[in-house]
Amino acid sequence: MGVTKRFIYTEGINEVANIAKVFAHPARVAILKYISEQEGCICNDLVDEIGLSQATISQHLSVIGDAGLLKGRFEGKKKCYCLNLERFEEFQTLLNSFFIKTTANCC
Amino acid sequence: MGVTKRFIYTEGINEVANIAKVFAHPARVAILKYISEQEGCICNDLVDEIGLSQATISQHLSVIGDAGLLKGRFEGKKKCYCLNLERFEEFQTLLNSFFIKTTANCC
DNA sequence: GATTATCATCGTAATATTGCGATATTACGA
DNA sequence: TCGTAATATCGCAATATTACGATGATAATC
Repeated sequence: MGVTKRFIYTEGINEVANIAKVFAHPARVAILKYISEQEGCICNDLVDEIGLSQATISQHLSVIGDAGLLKGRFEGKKKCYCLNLERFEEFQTLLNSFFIKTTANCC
Repeated sequence: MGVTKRFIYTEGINEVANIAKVFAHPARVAILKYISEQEGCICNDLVDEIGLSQATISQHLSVIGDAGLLKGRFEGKKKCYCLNLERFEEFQTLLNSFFIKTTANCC
């Protein structure tokens, strides 16, 4: 075993889980935080900022990117990463619509 | 390797990651959704509702519980689980305070 | 063209997670 | 007290994730 049985859940549920997974690792949270705090574009200051290897940072960036949370483009040999705010807000909306309208019914 | 290096991040960043991890599996999202939609208390209808074994559901419940997102108490031999709304809202606040005040600066 | 800087990808070792059957544990009712 | 229902925990197999060094690819610089 060890495989998540995605097929037994609705699409909405899987989507929440998938986006949450992006934030489920502190390196990715740190990357997003750092990127969003910067003026202008940021490249691999991330490797210095966070204490991980370039390969590892790049790997995390691709996870974040695959979820649609990044906009990036090359500026010469450097790459510029920015937060995709629309997608980020979409995630917040999704989470909110899943839970915030509910109230605890007991206990 | 393979160990997340939590010690290199701030407490706040680790906290975001830890709570996000709860939502990072569809079974846990489904459990929370189901619990919050129910009138009154819910026990292990979850095993029938979601298609996982009792052992697996119980395991996921303890992950959710460890994060503080559940209130539970026994009613005879059945256990009643409810969403801990305060803790849930705390998570939302945390996420929001991390990101929503930021704007994309480029791209 | 060679060198260097920047970033992505591959391969791999270490560790974590998922899922389940088997086995406790606890509370109830007969 | 015995049997049963509900839940938790243990132990394991399968898979996923994390981290990094090595290697590639690309673009600026010499």
